[in-house]
Amino acid sequence: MNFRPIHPGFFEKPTLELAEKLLGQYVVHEHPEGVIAAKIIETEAYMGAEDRAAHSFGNRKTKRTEIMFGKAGLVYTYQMHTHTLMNVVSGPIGIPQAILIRAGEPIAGEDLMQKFRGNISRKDWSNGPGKLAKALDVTMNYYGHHWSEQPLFIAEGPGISEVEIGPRVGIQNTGEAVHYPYRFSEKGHPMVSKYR
DNA sequence: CCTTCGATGGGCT
DNA sequence: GCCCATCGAAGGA
Repeated sequence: MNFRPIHPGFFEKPTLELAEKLLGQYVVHEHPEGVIAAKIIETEAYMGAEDRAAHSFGNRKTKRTEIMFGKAGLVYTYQMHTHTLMNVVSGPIGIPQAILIRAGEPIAGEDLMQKFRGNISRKDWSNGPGKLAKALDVTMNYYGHHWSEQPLFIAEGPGISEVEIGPRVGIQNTGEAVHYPYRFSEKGHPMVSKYR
């Protein structure tokens, strides 16, 4: 399959709209060993200064979060325990919002995805943010890269049938933010992550 | 199917 | 020294 990076203007949308429109697009990694691609089926929006669950809550700017203040479409990777998580920076420059890519469906390079994920069943290759990054072999080296440029980019995909919207998962000690409807997924897809 | 729990390392105060 | 935007194994039903 032949994938082309989406145009940079795609990322210049209100963050909640972009989070929804990323569903059904492809994440593509032109890896030295071959092309790996997954269809995005789950995202979460982090709304910056007013969102207690966001790393940039209160406009906190550190070496880790500074990329969130940059232009839409930049890659924000960060480490959670032993895992890498992939985000799309969103919103105008100076507004530190981002979208976490939480799950994907294998589309291309499945031999490599299996190699990077080890000896587990296909349905568990990329049904979580850390798993997806590992299946694509995306590392912290891509911090600050842009999602419209090779070798790691978003490509236009087929879209999804129906969207489901609900509260984000895995966050805690964030008060009301726990209930915000900032999680978007393809309704009924078997590889949407199942965390509480 | 479900829930619980330990490993784990970087970021931040 | 504490806090996680996680994962996978283990154990129960």
